[in-house]
Amino acid sequence: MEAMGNWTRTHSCNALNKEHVGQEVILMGWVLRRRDHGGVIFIDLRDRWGLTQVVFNPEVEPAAHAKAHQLRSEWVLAVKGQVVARPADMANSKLATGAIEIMVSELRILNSSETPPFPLDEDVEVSDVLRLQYRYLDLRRPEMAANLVMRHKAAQAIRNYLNEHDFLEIETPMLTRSTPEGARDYLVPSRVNAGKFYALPQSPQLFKQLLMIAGMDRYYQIVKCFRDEDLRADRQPEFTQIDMELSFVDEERIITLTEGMIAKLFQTTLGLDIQPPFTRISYDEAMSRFGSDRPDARFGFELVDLTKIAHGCGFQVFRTVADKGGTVRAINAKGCATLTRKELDDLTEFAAQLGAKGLAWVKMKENGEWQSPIAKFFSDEERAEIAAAMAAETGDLLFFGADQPKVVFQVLGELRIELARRLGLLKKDQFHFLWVTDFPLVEYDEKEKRFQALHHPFTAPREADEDKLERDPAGVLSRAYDLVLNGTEIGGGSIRIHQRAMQARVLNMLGIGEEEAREKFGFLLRALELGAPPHGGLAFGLDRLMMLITGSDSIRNVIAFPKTQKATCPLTDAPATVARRQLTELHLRPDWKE
RNA sequence: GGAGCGGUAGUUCAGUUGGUUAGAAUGCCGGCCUGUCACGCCGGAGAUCGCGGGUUCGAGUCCCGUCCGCUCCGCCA
Repeated sequence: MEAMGNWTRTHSCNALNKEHVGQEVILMGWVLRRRDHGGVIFIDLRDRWGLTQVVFNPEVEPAAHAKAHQLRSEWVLAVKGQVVARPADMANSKLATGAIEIMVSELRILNSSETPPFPLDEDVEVSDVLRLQYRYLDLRRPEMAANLVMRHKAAQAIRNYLNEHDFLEIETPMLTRSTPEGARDYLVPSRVNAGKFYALPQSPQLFKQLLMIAGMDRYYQIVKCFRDEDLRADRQPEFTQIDMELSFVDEERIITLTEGMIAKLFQTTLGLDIQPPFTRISYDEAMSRFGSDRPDARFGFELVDLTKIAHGCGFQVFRTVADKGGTVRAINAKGCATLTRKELDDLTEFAAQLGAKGLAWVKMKENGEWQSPIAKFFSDEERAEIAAAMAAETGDLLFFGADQPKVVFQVLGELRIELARRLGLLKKDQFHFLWVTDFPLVEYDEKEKRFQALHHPFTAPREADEDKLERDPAGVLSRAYDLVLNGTEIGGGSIRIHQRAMQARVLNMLGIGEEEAREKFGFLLRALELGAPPHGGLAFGLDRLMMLITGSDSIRNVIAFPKTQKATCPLTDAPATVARRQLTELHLRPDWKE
C-alpha cells in the first residue's frame, strides 16, 4: 500500500473530455473493472461522479504497467497521467468521459480490497439482506449513489425555497413525551427519573405549534420522525419529514406556497415543469370516484354507483345489500374482456383478501350480450340500464362490489389499481398531483366505541360546522388537506385550532376529558391561553417523495441506511442486547428468558 | 397477529414423478493475449441445498416445526 503523498486530486472521474487533452491530471477512485490484455491494461476508475478509463501501456510506462497487473475489483487507486484523445472509432459514447482516456505514468495503490460479496458492476438483483449488510458497497453502485445525490438536491431545493420565503429552520427535541393519539411510540427510559420515559417524536406537531405561539411566524425543519408500527415498502420506523408551519394564514396561502415548493423541487431534481395549481377534490368525491382518499388519477376505471338500480333488481345479492343500507358499485375496465378465467379468479382472490365476499364480473359481448356468472339474474332492461350507467361497450369488463361502503370502496379502489398495474398504466414518469380536502374531522371507531381524529386532535373544524361538534360529530368537516402523488400520500396538514375553548370542545368530542387533556397536553392548552395566533401547516414525507422522483419501488432505495421489514439493521445488527448493568441504571428489570 | 412468495456454489438462478457423481451463467484462482470498454481464449477450485425433526431402501424434492427476507392485510397518516 502507498500513501497519497503530495498528490492532490485534480479532477473527478466524470470531469474530463476532449478539452483536457494534453493535460497532466491526477485521479483517485475505485477499480470498477479491469481488462487485462496481457499487454495493455484498461481500468475503469469509478468515483461518486462517474467513470474514467485509465490505460497502462508497457511501452509507455513499464513500471506502472507491471504494478497494474495485481489490481482487482474495488482496490483504491491514485493515478497520474496524461489525458489523451481516443481514436474516433474507439470512443465510448455511453460514457461522459468516453472521448478520452488517461495514459498512466504513475500508479499509487492506496488500498487493496477483498473480492466484494456481490458484484457492483452488473444489473443483477442482489438480495436485500446482503445489500443492507454491506450497505457501504451497495451505495457505491451508481444507481444508489444517484438516489442519494437526488435526495440531497431535493433537500437543498426545499431549503432554498423556504428560506426565500422567510422561513426559519428550527430544531425540535428528539427526546420528548409520549402522546396518547396516533402511532405507537419508541420509548427511551430515563436514568435520572426512575420509572419515567421519553418518547421519540412521531412528528414535531406540538412543538411547531408552540413555535407559532412563540411568534416565529414561519418554521420548517427537515426532520426524523419515529413510529413503532409494522413496516411496508413505503414505511420505515424512522423516516424524514419536511415539516412546516405558518402563522396568520389560511388553507389557500399554504396550498399555494406548497405548490410553488413542489414545482421548484421537480424543476431542480428532474428538470420537470410541474404546473400549479393542482386539482383539488373533496374526500367524499375521492371516495365515491376512486374508493380511496389518496386516489391515483393517472388512469380511469372510476367507481359508478349502482345502488339505485340494485334496489329493485332481480339479483338478490345486490338487492339485499342495497335495501339494507349498503352500496352497490362497479368499475368499467375498458377493453379488458380479454382477461382469462384464470386472471379473473386471481382478481377474485385478490378482492377476497381485501374483505370482499365475492367479485361479480361481466364481459361485454356483441349487441350488449353479457358473458357473466350473474347474467341470468338480470332482465334485459336491467342489463341495459347498468350498461348505460357504466358506459359499457363491447369488449369491456365490469367488476361489481356490493357490501358496506367501506368494504366496497376498499375492494374496488384497490382493484382498479391492480388492474392498472397489470395493464401497465402506472407510468413512473407521469406525475399526477391531487389535493384532497374536506375530510371529516373524526371517524367513529367501532372497536373503541368512540370518535377518533382522522388527522390529529389539533386540526381545526370548518367554521360552518362548529355548531355540529357536539350534535353531529361525524358530520363535521375539518380544515385538513392532503397532497397525493400517483396514489401515494406525500404530504398532509391542516389549519390548527388556536383557541383554548375550541380545543377543549374537540378533545371532549374525542372522549378526552378536561383532566386527561390537562395531564397530556396541558402545556399546549396553557399556551393557547396566552395569545396563540391563527396558524396551520403541512408535513411532507421526504422518503416517499424521493421514491417517486427516483422511480424506486421502495423507500429503502432512497435511504442511506434503512431497516428490514422486522426493523433490524443487518449492518450494525441493531437492535441488540445490552449489559444488565445498563438496564439496572435505567431502572429496568428484564422479565424475558435469557 | 394473519395471508402469500422466496431461501440450492461468492452472486443470480435451474433442478422433472422422491432415484447414480446437484447443474448453468457470472465472479474467483492459474495460464495465454497490445485497444478493450460486461474484452477474448484455455484450464481449475468452489455446495452444511436456511436450520431442526419426521416419512422412506433412498429427500434439494414429500410432511411437521422453526429462523430469515420480501409483498400485502391488520396496524400506521
